Amino acid sequence: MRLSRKSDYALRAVRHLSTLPKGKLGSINSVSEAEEIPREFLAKILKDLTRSGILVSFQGVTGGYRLAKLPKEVTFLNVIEAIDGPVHLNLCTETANCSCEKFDNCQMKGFWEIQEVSFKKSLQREHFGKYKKIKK
Amino acid sequence: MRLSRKSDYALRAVRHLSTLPKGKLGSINSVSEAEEIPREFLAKILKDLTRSGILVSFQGVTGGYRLAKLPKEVTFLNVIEAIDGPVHLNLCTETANCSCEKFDNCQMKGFWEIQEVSFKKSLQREHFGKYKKIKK
DNA sequence: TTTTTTATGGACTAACACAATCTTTTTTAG
DNA sequence: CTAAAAAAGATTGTGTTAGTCCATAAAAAA
Repeated sequence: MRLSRKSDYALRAVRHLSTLPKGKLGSINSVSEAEEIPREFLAKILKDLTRSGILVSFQGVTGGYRLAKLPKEVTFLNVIEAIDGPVHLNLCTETANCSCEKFDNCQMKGFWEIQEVSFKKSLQREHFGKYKKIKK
Repeated sequence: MRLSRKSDYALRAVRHLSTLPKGKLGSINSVSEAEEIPREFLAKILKDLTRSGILVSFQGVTGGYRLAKLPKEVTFLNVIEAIDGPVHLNLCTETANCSCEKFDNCQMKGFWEIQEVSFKKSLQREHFGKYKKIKK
């Protein structure tokens, strides 16, 4: 029932990038040190975020990463689902052939569906526009 | 980010017991068959629920389990925390020494705390008084 | 052109949690 | 005494998590 460490790192990395001055890139090394995230693990995370279109990467000596959109256009849900896949609070909201389907009237599935929608809405409302930019 | 199967089984087992006629006990075998939960696994779950005071057990030939309280007094949160321990949506709401503490002003911790309180409230509101009793 | 600094890609692994299973013991009604 | 039930605990299989390692590619700088 807990967010993966990988997604938590991803959120922290994106927040970090969102506070950099416009146009400035963050490298794996700089983000890793600033946010205390294991370097190689972070490399994987940033690659995933790039593949899913949340970040843009630049190779070479002056390379690094920046957000692909405005900070306020990137949400927690975007980042979490890019890393861990679709958010589901229970197996029964995730698979067609769950135990709920076998019984005529599983009265618990509805509860989980409502919670899930509500939680995902909160994650979708939370974006990276609110973090203060680093000056210079 | 998903409820454990063990907790899901526990909720289903408690719901099953909550629908039995007053005074009637449910055995591991009967609940296991009715809810399609692996017998030995269920045995462990019902034992845990008994230890935490949600169920009452009776040994011997006519033994079995029943709720320790009225169905409406047992909540989803009670059952889930009895099985999986305290509900936390993120490591940083769970441990004192999380990454959030190291930085002056971790602006993400607050978000997770609010979500967690809200989710736990929903789990606490959901109880077993709403399921129809089996006649006879 | 060579070196240096960066990302990319993929294989690999250690540890842990999850989902059971197996076996033995205890209880108690008939 | 026997049968049917719970209690208790050891063990196991499997998958996920949380990384690590290493080789390759790109691109700017020297």
